[in-house]
Amino acid sequence: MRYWLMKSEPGEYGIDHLQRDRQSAWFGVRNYQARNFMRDDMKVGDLVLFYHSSCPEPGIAGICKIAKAAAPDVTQFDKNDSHYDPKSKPENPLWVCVEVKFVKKLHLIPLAALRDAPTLSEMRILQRGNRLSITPVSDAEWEFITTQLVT
DNA sequence: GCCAACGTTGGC
DNA sequence: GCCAACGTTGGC
Repeated sequence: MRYWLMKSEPGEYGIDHLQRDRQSAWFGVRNYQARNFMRDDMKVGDLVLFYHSSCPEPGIAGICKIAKAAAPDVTQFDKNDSHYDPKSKPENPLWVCVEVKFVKKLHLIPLAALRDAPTLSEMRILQRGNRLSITPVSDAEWEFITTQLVT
């Protein structure tokens, strides 16, 4: 079992939406590295830190788990969807998405709190210029965050 | 709104 | 294959 961090803008789809829906497809990833993590490495049951980005209070807002393995992302074929990709053909889909299931909401762990923890200094999300929306989280990072930073 | 950093595109 | 130009991300 592996651990992950997935970013979403709460104005678009935040932890409250997932709590309401219980389970949701992770639509809209259009980055090859992030896609490959979903397609090649994510397994049902993997646990995920749900991160809020591009918002007044960026940080870890909750925990979810992978509920369904990667499958073609239907939004890539929908001309009316903002994630439409004319390069992708139904017979050879370019983009996939997993489904995630709500586990719990956390008191927000602010980005600043992550930065303050020496244990997390190597964490991908904290590296300069990192923009990847899906990143692996090490066992040690997960352990520290879920035992030391939750309140 | 600014801007640093990164990914993608496309001409050569 | 190189690399400049462009678009996007995301914290501040």
